[in-house]
Amino acid sequence: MPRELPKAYDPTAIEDRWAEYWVRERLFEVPTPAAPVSNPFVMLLPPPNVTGRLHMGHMLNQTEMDILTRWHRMRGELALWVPGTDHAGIATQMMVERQVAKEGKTRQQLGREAFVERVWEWKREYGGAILDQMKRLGASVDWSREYFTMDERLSVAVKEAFVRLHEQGLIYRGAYIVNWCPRCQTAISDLEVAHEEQAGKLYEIRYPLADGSGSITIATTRPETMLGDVAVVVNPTDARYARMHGKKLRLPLTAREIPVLTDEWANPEFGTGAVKVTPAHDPNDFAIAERHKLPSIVVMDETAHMNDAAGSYAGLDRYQARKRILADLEQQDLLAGVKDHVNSIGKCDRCKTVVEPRLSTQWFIKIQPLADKAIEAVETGAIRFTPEQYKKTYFEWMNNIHDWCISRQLWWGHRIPAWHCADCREITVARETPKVCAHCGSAKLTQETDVLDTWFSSGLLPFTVFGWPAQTADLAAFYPTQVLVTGFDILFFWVARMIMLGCHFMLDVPMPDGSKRALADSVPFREVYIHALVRDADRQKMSKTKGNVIDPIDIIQRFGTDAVRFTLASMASPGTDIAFSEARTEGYRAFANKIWNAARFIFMQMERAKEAAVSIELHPIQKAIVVPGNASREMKWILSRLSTTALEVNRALAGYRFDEAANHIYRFFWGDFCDWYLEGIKLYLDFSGTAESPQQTTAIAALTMLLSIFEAALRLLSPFMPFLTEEIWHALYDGNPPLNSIALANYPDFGLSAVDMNAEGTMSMLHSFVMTIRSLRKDYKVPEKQLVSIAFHSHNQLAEIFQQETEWIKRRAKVKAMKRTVTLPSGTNSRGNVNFSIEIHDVGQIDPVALRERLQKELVMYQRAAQSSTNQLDNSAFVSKAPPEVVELMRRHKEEMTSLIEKTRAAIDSLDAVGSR
RNA sequence: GGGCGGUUAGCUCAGUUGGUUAGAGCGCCUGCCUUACAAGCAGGAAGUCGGGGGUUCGAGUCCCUCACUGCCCA
Repeated sequence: MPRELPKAYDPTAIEDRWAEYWVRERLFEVPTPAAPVSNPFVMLLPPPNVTGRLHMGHMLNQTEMDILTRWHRMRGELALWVPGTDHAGIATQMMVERQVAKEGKTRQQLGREAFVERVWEWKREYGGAILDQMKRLGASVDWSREYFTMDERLSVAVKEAFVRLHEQGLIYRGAYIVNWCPRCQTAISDLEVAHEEQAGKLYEIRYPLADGSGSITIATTRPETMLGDVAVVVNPTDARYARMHGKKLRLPLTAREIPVLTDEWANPEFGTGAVKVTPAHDPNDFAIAERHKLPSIVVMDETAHMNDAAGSYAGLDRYQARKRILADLEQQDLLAGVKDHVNSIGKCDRCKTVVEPRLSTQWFIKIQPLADKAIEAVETGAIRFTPEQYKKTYFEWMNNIHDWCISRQLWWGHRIPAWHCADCREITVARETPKVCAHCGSAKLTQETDVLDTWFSSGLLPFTVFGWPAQTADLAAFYPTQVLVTGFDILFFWVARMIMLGCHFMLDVPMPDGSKRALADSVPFREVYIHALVRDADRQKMSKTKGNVIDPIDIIQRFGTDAVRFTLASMASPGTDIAFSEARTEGYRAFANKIWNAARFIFMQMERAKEAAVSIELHPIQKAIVVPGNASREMKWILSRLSTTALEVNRALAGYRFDEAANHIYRFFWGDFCDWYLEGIKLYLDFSGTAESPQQTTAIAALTMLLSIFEAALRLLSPFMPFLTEEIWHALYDGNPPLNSIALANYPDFGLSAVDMNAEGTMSMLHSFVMTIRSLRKDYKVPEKQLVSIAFHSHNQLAEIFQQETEWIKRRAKVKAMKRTVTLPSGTNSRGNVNFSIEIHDVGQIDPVALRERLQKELVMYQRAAQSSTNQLDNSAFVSKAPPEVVELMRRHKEEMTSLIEKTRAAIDSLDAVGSR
C-alpha cells in the first residue's frame, strides 16, 4: 500500500530528508573505472570561494549542472560531477585579517607562519558553509572527490606547473609597471582592475627651462606624480616645441633637471601637447622610458603614501599630496590652468580602492605561446561555446592578450617555489626546497615571499583534481571533462586560463593507450556553456549596496528547492539574463503541488483497487511502456504525448535549452496528464464489478497504464525536481522501490516509433469538441452544474469517433444527451469549425449584445484571414514559387476560414432572429 | 574609442532552416468549494513583434538605417 501523502504539498517536510539521504547513501560517488569508459560525462564545479555564501548565481549555475548530471546519469552514462572550493587568496586573507584585527593585532605582528595557521583554522571552522548549502540544493556531486585548491596534492601540482613553465622559459621575473592595490598591498592582474569613468581635472603646469629662456606647459590628471618625472616628451612633428628639443627643464618643487625629448606618444591634440614622463607610476610613461633608456623614480610606497623620494611631501597620501602640490605650484605661479576632464580610473575589483600603477618586481607568464594553442583549440572546434557568440569575445581577448602577472604580495596562497641567494643574488626555482643555490652553491637561501595568483591554481584544476602530474587512472578515465558550465564574468579569469594551461600541460601527457595526445584531447573540456546573470524582478543587478539581493536559502524555505530550481531552469534561455520573479516561483510551487495531488489521486485509486481485492502490477523503470492490444484511444494518446515530450526534453537538454525542456514537461504534466488524462480516466476506474468482469478488466488496464505513465513522467521530471519526484516515487513503491533512488532509474526515451500522430490528432479533435461545448455553455449562460443536450454534425469518420466517445464527452462537457444530425445545425445556439458543428439546447439567458459583439469581432478576424489567403492563392507567383505543401496548407486554411465565416454568420443571424422575437 | 547583445501581451520571457489566425507563465475579467488539487477547475479579454527602408510570392525571423537600452574590453 502506498504511503499516505499529506493533503497539501509541503517542500520543507521532505527536502531536508532527501538531501541528507543522497549524501549519506553516497549515491553519486563514482569510483575510478576498472576498464575504459566511452564518453563519460565529467564536469567540474566552478569552485566557489571558500569564504563565500551561496547566492542566486551559484544556484542557477548548480541547478543547470545538476540537471545535466542527473540527466546523463539517468541515461545510463557514467556521470561524475566533482565539487570543491577555491582558497581565494585576497578575499580569505582579508577576512582573517579582520578577525585578527578584532583582537587588536595585525598579521605582521602574528608573523607569516602563525597567520597562515590562523587562516587554516578559519577554513576548518567555516570553510564548508557554501558546500553545505550546496548539499541542500540536492546537487548530485561526488562528495568523496571534494577538493580544496590548497590541498597538499593540489599544491604539489601547482608547484610542478610553475617549475615546468619556468624551465620552459615561460615564466620570468622583472621590474615592470603593475596594477597595485594600496589597500590589499599586492599586485593584481589587468583583469582584476575595473575601469570607471569619473569626472576629474586636467591640470596644466609650467615647467621652466633650465636656461631661463621660457617654459613648457604640460597637462596631467595626476600632478602628485610629477615628483617622479624624468622627462617631458613632445611629438617630433609638433612645431610649437621644435626649438626646445634636447633642452633641460627645471622640475618644479624639486631640485632636479629633466630633458625635453621627442616621442610619437605625445599627442599634439591632447592637452598642451607636452607630456610629463613618470615611468614608475604610469604604464605608458614606463614604455616611453624604456624607449629612451630613462631612469625610474618611485615616489610612493606600498600604501600610496609619498616616500622619501618625494622630499618634503613624504608621508602624505597621494590625494593630500596632490592638494599640497597644486597649492605650492599655484603659489609659485606655475599652475597654468585647470580644466574639467572625464578620465577613466582603475579600481581594485575586490576592494574598490583606486589602483596605483607602480613599478615593482613581479613574476609573469609569457602568455603568447599558451594563447596560440588556446586559440587553435577553439578555432578547430575542439572546444565549443554555447551560446556561440562568446567565441568572438574569447578570440577578441585572446588576440590582444598581455603577459600575466602571477605573483601576489599575500601570505595566503601557493608560495612561489623560488629561492633567492644572498650571496650571488641569483634565483633557484625548484620542486623541493633546495639546500644550496643552484648558481653558486651558497646555502644562504630564502624563499620568495610572494604567492601565486589564485587563478593560476584554479586554471590547473581540470587535470590536477584527477592527479596530475602523476599519470593516474582517474586522469586517463576522466580527462578531458565534458563541459564547463559558468557565467561570462569569469570567461577570461578562469575559462580562458584553463584552456591555455590545459592545452599546454596535457599535450605532453600520453593518451591512455600510450599514443601521443592531440590538441583536441588536451583541452580541459569539450564544451563551455555560458549562462546568464540572475537579476532581481526589475532586471536590476543584485548588489548588497542596493539591498536587492535575493538569498536563495530564504527563497527555498518559502517555496521549496524544486520550485526555485524549476523557475531558474524555465527562465534559463541562452543569452538572456534572468529577471528572477517570485511570482514565477510561486507558479512552479503550484506546479509541484499539482503533481503532489495527482499522486494523491493515483494512490487513492490504488487503494480502491486493493479494497476491491484487485492487484495491480507495477512495472518499474521499464525501457518501454507496452500498450495492450485493446488499448483505449486515450491510452495511446497519453503514451504518445509522453513519448513526444520525452523526445523534446532530450533534444532540448542536448542543446542546453533548459527552458524548453522545463516548459515541455510542464505542459505535459499539467496540460495533458492532469487536465485531460486524469480527468478522463475517472470514467474507467470502476473496481466495483465482479472479478474478471469487463468493467473490472477495463479498470485494471486503465490503472496499470496510469501508473506506468505517471512513473515514467516522474522520471522525466526528476532532474528538474529531484526532491518531489524522489518522495512520490518512493511512496509509489510503498517505500520499497526497485532502486535506492529515482535518480538511478533510466530516463524516458521511447524513440520516434512510440509517437502516434494519429492518436494525438484524434484526441485533439475530441478536446476541441469538448471545449466548443464548454464555450457555448458559457456564451449561453448555462449554469456550471446544469446538464445540456447537444446535437452535432460532422463527416462520417469523425462522427463515429464522437459517438464512440459519447460517455467521455458527456462527462467532460456536462452533456446529458448527444445526438448526431445529418445536416448542419440550423444555426441557433451553434458553433463549430471545418470539422464539426455543435448546437446546444437547454440554454439559459444570454447577453445578446456582448455575444454579438464577440461574434462580430471573430467574423472580421476570419474574413481578414480568408482574404489574405485568397490574395496569396490568387497570386500566380505564390502558387508557382512556394513549395507545394505550403500552397496546399494555404488552400486548406482558406477552406477552414470560409467554413468558420459561414458558421459565425449563421450564429449572428440566429442571434438577431432571437433578438427580434 | 573597439566589440557583443537586447527592444514581441500589463509584467517576465519563448518563437528552430523565412510559410496557416505570433505562443507560455504570472497578472487581469467572468463563473464555479465538480471529494486529487481554491497553490484548484472552466471560460474569456489582451500584441499594427522599437521607428523607417529594402530583399522575397511571403519577414517577428534576412539586409540597411535610425532611436532607445544593457554588457564586455581599452
